[in-house]
Amino acid sequence: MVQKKNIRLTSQRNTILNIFHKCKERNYHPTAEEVYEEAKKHISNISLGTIYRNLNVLGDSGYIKEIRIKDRKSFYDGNTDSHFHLFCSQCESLIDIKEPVEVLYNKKSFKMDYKIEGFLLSFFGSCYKCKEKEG
Amino acid sequence: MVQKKNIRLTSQRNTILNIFHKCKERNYHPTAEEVYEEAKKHISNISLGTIYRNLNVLGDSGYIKEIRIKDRKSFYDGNTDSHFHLFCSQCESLIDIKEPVEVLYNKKSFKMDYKIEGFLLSFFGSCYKCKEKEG
DNA sequence: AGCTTATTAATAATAATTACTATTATTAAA
DNA sequence: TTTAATAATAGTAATTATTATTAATAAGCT
Repeated sequence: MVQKKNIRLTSQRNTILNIFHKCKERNYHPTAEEVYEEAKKHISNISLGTIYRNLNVLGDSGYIKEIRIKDRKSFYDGNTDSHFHLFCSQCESLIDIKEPVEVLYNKKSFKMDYKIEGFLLSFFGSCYKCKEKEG
Repeated sequence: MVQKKNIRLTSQRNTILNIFHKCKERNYHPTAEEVYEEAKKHISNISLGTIYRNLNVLGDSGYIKEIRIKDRKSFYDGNTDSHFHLFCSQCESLIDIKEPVEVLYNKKSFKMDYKIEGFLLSFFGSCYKCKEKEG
């Protein structure tokens, strides 16, 4: 029998969760490095490896979402509700899009504060081959 | 005056374009490494750096699109028309989604061959702050 | 053909992320 | 409340995808 690893509530993990709680309020999407810098204010000798490990753990548990857009580094989002993002090509920040998906249909209503140049929609799940296999 | 750099048609560049032509027909989204392996069949001593440089050049020119989903490596897509992708969490491949965007509204019509577990919609452009600045 | 310069192969460097390891801390059980 | 088991951590080394460097080569004018 596969024993499920139980997840312990450590001060490091708690600190990271609190950071995401604040970021969620502000619709901010920090990078791993930014989470690290913020966490150091509370636990001065916290390790960057701890940040990464927990970002993955929290991601797997559904607490946060990883968003990979450009360049090499990921953003992380404490808001796991379905919503959209705009990656600004000038300041290279990631902001939330509040408008509903109808904007994709009606271009007029999509003429908003932002300037949209393109988009990328990706689904996650299983392809037909793998869905077949698992039955 | 800024002199626009003219893009030369080299055998390397031609080879890469041909690879993407084939991949586009098959709706396949190669990684840089895969483009490299395929290109080596035609130019045995082609350099991986050449692949990366040209993936960027071709991306900037609008010939291909970079798709960054999971892990660290990017997929590249020779089909630059607006369309969607499914990243299979089991075989870790990227496949095209043919269904139109209505699927986002009507969950019933979205019960297809795939098993969808989540999605990520990202726009590219300028945020309100940067749009203000540029006037 | 000759000139200019973009492009290349080869390789080194960079940067984000992961792996490793000895030590510490948390949880569950006695 | 000790104890035992093991998950998590700090510190550090290793990995991996991608980019930068550079001397040599080759496109594409004129």
